[in-house]
Amino acid sequence: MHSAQESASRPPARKSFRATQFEAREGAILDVTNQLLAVRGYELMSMDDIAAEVGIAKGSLYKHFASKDALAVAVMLRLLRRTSEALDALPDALPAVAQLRALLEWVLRERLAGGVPHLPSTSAAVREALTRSRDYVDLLIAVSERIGTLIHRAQADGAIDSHYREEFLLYHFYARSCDPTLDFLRESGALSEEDIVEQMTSATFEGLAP
Amino acid sequence: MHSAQESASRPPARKSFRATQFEAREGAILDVTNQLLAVRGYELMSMDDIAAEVGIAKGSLYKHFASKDALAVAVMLRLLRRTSEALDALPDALPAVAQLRALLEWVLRERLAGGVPHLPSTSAAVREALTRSRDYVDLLIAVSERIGTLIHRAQADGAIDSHYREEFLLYHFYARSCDPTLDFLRESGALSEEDIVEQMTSATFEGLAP
DNA sequence: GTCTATAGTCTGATAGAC
DNA sequence: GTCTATCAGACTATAGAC
Repeated sequence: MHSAQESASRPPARKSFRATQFEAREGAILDVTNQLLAVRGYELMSMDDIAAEVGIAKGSLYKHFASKDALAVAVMLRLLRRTSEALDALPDALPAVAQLRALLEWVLRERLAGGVPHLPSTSAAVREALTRSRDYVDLLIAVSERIGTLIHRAQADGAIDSHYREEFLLYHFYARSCDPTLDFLRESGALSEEDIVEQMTSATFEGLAP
Repeated sequence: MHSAQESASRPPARKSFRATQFEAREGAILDVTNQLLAVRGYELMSMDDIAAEVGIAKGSLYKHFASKDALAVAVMLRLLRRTSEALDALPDALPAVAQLRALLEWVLRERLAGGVPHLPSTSAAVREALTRSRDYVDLLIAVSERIGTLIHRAQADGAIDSHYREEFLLYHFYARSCDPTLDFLRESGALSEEDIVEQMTSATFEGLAP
């Protein structure tokens, strides 16, 4: 389907007004879907809801995305692209473990700002659609390799205990970025957003023991 | 097949054969629902599937449970009851932190044996049904209080860092018991079940740092 | 608007507990 | 032999993808 990516920069008005509108609408659709996906989950999010929330006709939705699956994949792909960019932006000078910590903090802040967690929280349908998306799988592999490298370096540095298996650490790291503790704490209102991020990253890297 | 509740001992045949059959069937329904819930999630699990898998007519399903909601709640309630019993079975002599660790290990092993995670993984519908269930909410509060007490004691003992807020620790503990890392690792096959439990609990209590 | 999926209901037939 | 629970499955109603 049509590009979901960089609606960003606008060089000397190369695009028609129509095309700009089209892209802006696509961005709005992705934003709304992201929000609904985060709040209600895939199965309980209807295409009618999305159209209504964006303020467009349902038919227009299908001009942008061929199916509900494709729309969900586009949202998850956008998130993964942003994550990959955040990974690019990490200062190389930082020790590997500090880079991992910074990445986790970035992801948690994204979620606090209303983003979906990386994993299709629960939906078998979305998971399946993602694994069928070439773009998604390729980028996921690339990102995983880079995180794997950081993990490896952190272990070599002695900053992560080497009794942990690499497979475990990678999955653990993904799971931390999707941890529902964040949602519970946000809903309970007991901690500030800063405290949520601090306690969650601290528990991940230092554990609960003093 | 493991009996759900106590189909076990048969004192002087107090129950009619019919009643016994009825209870056995109810256990089978709960087992099947538990499994489908774990594998496909609430929205993608249909009542027809359940009936077919149990090997009974759909109408009979409704003799046992008034609705799909009620069935899901029954499964989650049974799990919570078992968890409460596991909590009862913890040796009082053990330090609080060791009891928490043992409970987490118990929950993870239950999941490895095919159980649903405690949180209605993703479904807003199930979560809502649970909060409407008096039995569930009451037991959840009771269990949470007991876990809260253990956490408090562990902090007093100096076994859990006291800079962590109690709200955080309780939610964190629940989230660990539902952690998707377990599913990833089981699917990948890279670690044995024992190793999965060990690495996950170790990461929770000692963290990643050596 | 069309079409499929599925929750939930109802019925007549039948097996098997009592 | 009676009676009742269960069966198969048709059926209704509704939601939601497209």
